[in-house]
Amino acid sequence: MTTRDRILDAAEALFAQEGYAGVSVRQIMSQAGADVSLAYYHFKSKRDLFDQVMLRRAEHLNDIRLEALEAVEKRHPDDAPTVEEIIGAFTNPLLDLLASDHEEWKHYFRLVAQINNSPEWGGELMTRYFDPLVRRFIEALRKALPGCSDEDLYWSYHFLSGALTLTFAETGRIDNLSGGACRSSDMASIGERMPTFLAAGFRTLAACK
Amino acid sequence: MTTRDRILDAAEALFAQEGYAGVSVRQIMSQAGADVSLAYYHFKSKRDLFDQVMLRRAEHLNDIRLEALEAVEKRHPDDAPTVEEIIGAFTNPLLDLLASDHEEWKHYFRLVAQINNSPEWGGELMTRYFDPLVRRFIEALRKALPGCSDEDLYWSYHFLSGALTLTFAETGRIDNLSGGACRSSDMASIGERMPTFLAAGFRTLAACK
DNA sequence: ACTCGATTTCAACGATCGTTGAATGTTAGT
DNA sequence: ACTAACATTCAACGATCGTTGAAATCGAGT
Repeated sequence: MTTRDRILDAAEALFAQEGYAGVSVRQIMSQAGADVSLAYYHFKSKRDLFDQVMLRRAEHLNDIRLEALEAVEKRHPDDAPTVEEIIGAFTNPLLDLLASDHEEWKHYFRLVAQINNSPEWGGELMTRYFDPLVRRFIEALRKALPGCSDEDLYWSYHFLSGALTLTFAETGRIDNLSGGACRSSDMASIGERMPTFLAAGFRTLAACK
Repeated sequence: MTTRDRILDAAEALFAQEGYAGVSVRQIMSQAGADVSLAYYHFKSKRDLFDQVMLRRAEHLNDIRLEALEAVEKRHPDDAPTVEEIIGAFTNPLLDLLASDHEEWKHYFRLVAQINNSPEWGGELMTRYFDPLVRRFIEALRKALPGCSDEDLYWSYHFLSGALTLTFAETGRIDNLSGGACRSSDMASIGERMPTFLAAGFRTLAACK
């Protein structure tokens, strides 16, 4: 693995754990096993390093989510897919990435959760990295929910986004709250419940005139 | 207003914007208009200052949410309140606090959103400050959803928590995504949609055996 | 063997970090 | 007027921050 990738991995893991400002370039380079100044040979600045961390996986994630959506649509040549199927195409790729226990993607999802909820970066960064794909999904949902208003669609997606990012952040909160009955890392439980829960919200809001 | 409160206000606003590590004690004291060392006269450390910021409003928030829940239950002396009513008792107090345009509560909700999604603090701090009240709400929801399993209840609340904190973080993301059709600060739109959306999720998951 | 560009090491810069101790000012009770 | 507790100011500590320039090392092509 190239040095640049080792730096990106270390930065990803540390940013995910402590946030952008909570991590120093020296910590990152120490974990990457390289000299401090190499960070500035491979990247323009700490902020540029952060941007590259975000960008690296965003493209792949957008690709496989789009594939999943197109596969679902191909199974419905005449009618529209169900809301559950569309939401499943949005969430299942995340479950698949975590099921093949790649620790790296876990770090990335934790990072995205913090970005999404940050007033400083949430608005701009999520828009930059994910909005083209999100708009594609919203168009698919619009077809599955004829007559649903724009406002209801966007707000429903917003609720979905909050539930999704918190769930994949795996903060351990549900473990504490439930006294161990539920586990943050239990992807099977999430996959069974999240699309069902969210699709019901979409449908009920769309039907509510 | 006492100096201690001015420090807490400044810390709250800055922590909410840039996160704990992104703000220095000097910045806080500069915004509070007081000397740096006064932070260490009124608080033990930066971390203690942060804890006091969190604690200050948590108690009041828990109080008014409990009041709202008890008021709803009092209106149903025989049967159980509906899921929508219970969730409304959880979310409406936030809307009320923001409607009386107290900028301070906006900062606080932004801060809570970041904490909730932080793997470092989300698990422990949310548990410490909010779980007694949350458990009270979950018991109310259990009565309104007879036969619902513990797992479904906890996961449903977890999805609610993610949607709620992101929505009240007002990051401006939905403004960008919707091209201005929806506004983060539009509390009326949120109040109309959030309890409906989330209650539908709870019900559908509970009915799904 | 020599060269040239890509990569890595080493040492350091000024700035800012969280925190502290000692001195000073303020206020209320005697 | 004296005191004692509270509140604030000033100056500074060692540590760490993001960043940089120059020198050393490496590897492929001639």
